[in-house]
Amino acid sequence: MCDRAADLLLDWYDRHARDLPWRARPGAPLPDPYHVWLSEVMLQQTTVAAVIPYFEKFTTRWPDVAALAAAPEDEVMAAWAGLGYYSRARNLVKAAREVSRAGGFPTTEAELLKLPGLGDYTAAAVAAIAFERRALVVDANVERVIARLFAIEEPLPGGKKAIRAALDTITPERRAGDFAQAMMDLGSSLCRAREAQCLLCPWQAICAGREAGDPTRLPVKAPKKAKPTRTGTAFWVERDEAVWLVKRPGKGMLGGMRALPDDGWSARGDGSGVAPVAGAWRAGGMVRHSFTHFHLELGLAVHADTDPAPDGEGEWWPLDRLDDAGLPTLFAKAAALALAER
DNA sequence: CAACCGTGGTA
DNA sequence: TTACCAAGGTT
Repeated sequence: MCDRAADLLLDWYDRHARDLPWRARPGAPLPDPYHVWLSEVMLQQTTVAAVIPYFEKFTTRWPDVAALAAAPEDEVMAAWAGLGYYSRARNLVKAAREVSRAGGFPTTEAELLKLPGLGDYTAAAVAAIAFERRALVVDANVERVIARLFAIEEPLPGGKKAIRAALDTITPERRAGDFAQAMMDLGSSLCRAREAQCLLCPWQAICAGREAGDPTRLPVKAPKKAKPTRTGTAFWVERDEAVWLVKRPGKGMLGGMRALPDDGWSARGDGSGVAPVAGAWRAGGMVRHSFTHFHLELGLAVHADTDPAPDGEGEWWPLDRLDDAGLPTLFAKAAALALAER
């Protein structure tokens, strides 16, 4: 099927490509590698709709990789707050500094793969989209589209090897970036997880999954484990129109992010309930929040007028600037609850 | 290699 | 309401 499949897809892409902020305009030269890299990292396990405002914020504030390399890590972390998977933000700064020091982005997949935060997918995507290198760009969209096009029955993640091999047979030498993005556009617009609009698909005549009937059955996936529910407590410690915020350890859950003090809850176990400072605490309600691998019921304990500051590192953060603290969503929810009941 | 790591939209 | 899902990477 070689070139036939690529031709059909690229013709479709010429008519239906999405207009996204990090894409070059049609007919324009290649997109800015900085924009391609930044968008691809933001898009890891994250929807286009969620990424767009962050991409605009980042490129306005840090217009090129040198500007991002010069930014304090704390400011980048705070700007990333709400987008999730915070190790991406830490690696983003590291990679920006390496690239800036080297005088620009590497242009091959193998060199890109050495940068922190770039795995198989992202290195291939940047090589293809920013530098027109032929690469096997395999994300969840591509896995789904290829599993259906070739009717690959082997369940994921075991079937990844077969998917790469099948993709290799239809990946052209030309238009590497367009081909990669066309695959992802097809997956996100027509060949979707729960629904496939086969009548609009450029591959309707050559798709083995459609031929076999019920293409949405593919790809087959291994069953997922149940999520445990954990409980914990966060502490709202307030004094003089300011709240006590801590910085979480660099690794682990919400690593490196500003946060309310808590009682040590984690994916592994419940919190101790022990407050960071003695005094008269009152219950301030509860926040339910789901992470990738567990649910959390986070009780909020409120201390309205603390005299000594709690033990350990932290800072009094003015309530009127709380939006700038860069709190992850869990703690932003807890803070909103505390402020609403004040 | 399987566990770990966020969040918001959707059915 | 719950579970699944999304342009995955690191350990």
